[in-house]
Amino acid sequence: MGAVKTKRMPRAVREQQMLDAAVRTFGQRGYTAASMDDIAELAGVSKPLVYLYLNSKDDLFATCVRREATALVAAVRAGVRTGPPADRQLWDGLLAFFTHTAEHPDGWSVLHLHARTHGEVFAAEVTAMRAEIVAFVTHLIGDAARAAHHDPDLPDHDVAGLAEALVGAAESLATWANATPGVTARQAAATLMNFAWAGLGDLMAGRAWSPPPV
Amino acid sequence: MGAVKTKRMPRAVREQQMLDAAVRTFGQRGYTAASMDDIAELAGVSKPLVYLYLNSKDDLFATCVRREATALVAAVRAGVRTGPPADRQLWDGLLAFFTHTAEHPDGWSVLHLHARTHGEVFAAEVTAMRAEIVAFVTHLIGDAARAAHHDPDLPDHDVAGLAEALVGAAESLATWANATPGVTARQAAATLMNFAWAGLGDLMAGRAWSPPPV
Amino acid sequence: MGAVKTKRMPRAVREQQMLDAAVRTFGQRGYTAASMDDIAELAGVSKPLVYLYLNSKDDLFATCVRREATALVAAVRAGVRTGPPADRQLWDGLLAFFTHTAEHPDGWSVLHLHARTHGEVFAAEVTAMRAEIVAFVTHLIGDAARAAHHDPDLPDHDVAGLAEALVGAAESLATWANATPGVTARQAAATLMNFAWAGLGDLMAGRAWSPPPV
Amino acid sequence: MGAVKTKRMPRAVREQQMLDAAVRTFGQRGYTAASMDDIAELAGVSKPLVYLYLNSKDDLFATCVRREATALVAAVRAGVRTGPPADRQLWDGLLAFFTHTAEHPDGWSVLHLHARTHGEVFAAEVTAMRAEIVAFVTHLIGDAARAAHHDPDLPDHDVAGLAEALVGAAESLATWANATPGVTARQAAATLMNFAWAGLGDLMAGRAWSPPPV
DNA sequence: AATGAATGAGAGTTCATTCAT
DNA sequence: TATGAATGAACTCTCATTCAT
Repeated sequence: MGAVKTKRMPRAVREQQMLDAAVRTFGQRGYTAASMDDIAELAGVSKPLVYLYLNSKDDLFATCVRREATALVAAVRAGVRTGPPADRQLWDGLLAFFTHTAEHPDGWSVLHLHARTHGEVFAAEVTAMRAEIVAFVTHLIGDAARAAHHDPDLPDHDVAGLAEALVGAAESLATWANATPGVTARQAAATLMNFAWAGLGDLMAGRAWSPPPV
Repeated sequence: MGAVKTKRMPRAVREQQMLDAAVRTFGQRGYTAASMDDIAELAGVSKPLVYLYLNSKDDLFATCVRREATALVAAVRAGVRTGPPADRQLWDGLLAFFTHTAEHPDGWSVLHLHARTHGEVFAAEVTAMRAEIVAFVTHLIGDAARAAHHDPDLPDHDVAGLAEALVGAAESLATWANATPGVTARQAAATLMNFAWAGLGDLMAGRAWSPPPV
Repeated sequence: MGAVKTKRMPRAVREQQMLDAAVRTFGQRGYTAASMDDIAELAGVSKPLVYLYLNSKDDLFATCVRREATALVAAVRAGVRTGPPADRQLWDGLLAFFTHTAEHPDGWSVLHLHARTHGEVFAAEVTAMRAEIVAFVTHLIGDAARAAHHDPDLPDHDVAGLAEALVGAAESLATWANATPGVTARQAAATLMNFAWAGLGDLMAGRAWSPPPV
Repeated sequence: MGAVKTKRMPRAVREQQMLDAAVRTFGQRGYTAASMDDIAELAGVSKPLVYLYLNSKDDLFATCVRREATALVAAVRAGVRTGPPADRQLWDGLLAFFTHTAEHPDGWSVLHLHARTHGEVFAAEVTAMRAEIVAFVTHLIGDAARAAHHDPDLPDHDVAGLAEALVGAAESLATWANATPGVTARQAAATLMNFAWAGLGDLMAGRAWSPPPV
């Protein structure tokens, strides 16, 4: 399973191999259960080399978290275009989000499951990333309210809570979708969009939100 | 920091002291970072006694998880009365949930953060508890739909997703509320209720859901 | 399996129960693998009581060894009558020996297997018992030689070796007989008597030693 | 006491050093009383290295037992040449046996004393080695009987007992010889040969067996 | 006479980390 | 650039032993 043992590779390449191995191992076993031996072996490299390049287990983990967080935020950013109405933007963002987490389950696991349970430092890293996304969503909600020509009496504090709820729901759904065979990113996004945009009340009344055509 | 060293207590009492200390330690540090020494010291007891009563670190953790899960489910159950309309039932459930998680932040941390990241066995334990809550919510949505005289065309699969999203949002909000000073259980419940029941669409249109008077 | 829990017994009786339990446990598990918990439970008594009566694990073991050694030597002594010719005396002694070891396998195990592997002190205890038996055998060989009107040119040192060999063979055969189903004490004694008295040379030549009628 | 701390040795060498230290420690203290710390220190190495190379205390002990058993059997095998008459073969085997046990007292102690008292697995290992020797002796007795043109009426069962007695006597004598200063391997072998081949009866009658000239 | 409650001390084992080459 | 050899420190767990009643 480990990478093919090719000797004398340029540093950048080796480093990526190690990070890949680390994300996979951390994602599947968690921070403490993942041993440096495991990671080095999966990377097809000796342990001292891992230390030479990545310094320490903590640093290695931090680098993984940073890499995965950056990639996730970038993916969401790339999925959204300003211009279309708010619900469309939200839909695009969610679709990008679920698509990325589905394609990088170990990275998602590292971010959502393990980074938060292992020490302030890593939790902070994740919180920072999360904040970016929450800000984006908050911004979206604000735009939507303005666009509705409705001067919202929603205090900022409430909006923060709403964004938090939305993001939280998305996170849970991502984990659930990854663990439930047969659930696609589109389905996850549609479910959440219905839930969040139309709301249970509307759904009960037969009014659902419809995803745009592919 | 440790409990006052009171000697010679009956077994049942000591056992609860140990469990309290364990939940606190596990909740704040996670399974692996929490050492049996830490727990014993916080319980004001020697390590061998912990082993004598609770068997092993795994067993101790399992007992904690079980205890907290049972307590949480019981709290939610106790908060809800059948009879009132679905939105009221949902509100009551959420309020009970957020109240309990706010009062037992370490227990919530154990359940939501640590039990899910440490081994299939514990994850299963939590999944079982979660399943009870999800079932309750699913049931609620079904009732609401029927009460609305609306034969819902929502397939079961979608309902599962909705319940998952709702519970996921609640879980995230609970963690967020615990970490954000000044957010009360009522506020968290109201935010989620608005988000989930009315939906962002309605909120944008100025139609919010109102919590019942205290 | 443990003794019936009868409360408030006279000390002497309780002590024997404990020693029985200890011999059984030590015999089957060895000194270190036998825990004081095991012994106390098998004796149907609380651990502090064992300490109250027998002092410590070492003392308990020593007492077991002493008791079993005394019993074994007594059994052999009781089996032999002076007067009959040497081969008959030897036969009687061996028969008594194998009979006793067969009836007290755990005691034999304690003496032969475990006491010798656990510290000088216990080994010494066993060596003392052994010395008695070896002396008896040495004496027997001397008598026999004199009775044969043959002034033996066997130096004392050789006689010691012969007695050692005989006793060693007997010990091995006892363990072997206990472990081999279907081998009786009489058979073991006959085998050894043939081997030791007639010798392989005579046996090859068709000259065997015959046990006396029952 | 410990070996001189020579750093950075190839694995194979270090491994032998560890095994030497282990045999010595196990032989003198027994399985449980020998701690991994003791062994590591005697080997001039840190404990983790012992684990890295030999896996666990059980594995280490098993390796010791296997090594010593193999060496002992090999020594006996190498001492015997087929061709000469049975008594000569037996003499050669015994001499080789006593020579080896005298030169490796700790190894002998591990095999005879400790391996048999510590768990089925190790006992089995020793039993297997013993079986080889017993088979060799049984074979020898059979050959001798045939060579004597004497169709022996010794049933197989009796032969097994005889071989057992002979081997048992040899084992006891080996331990005795190691513990008794001044007893050489030759003397031990001669004593046993006299005892076993001529028999006490013949010895009493002044007929002894004579060892071949050196 | 007897025991439930409690512990000091030490064992085996693992792991992140570093030399020396 | 890369690694085989090696370890300090910590952790889980067990056990003989005692105290207070």
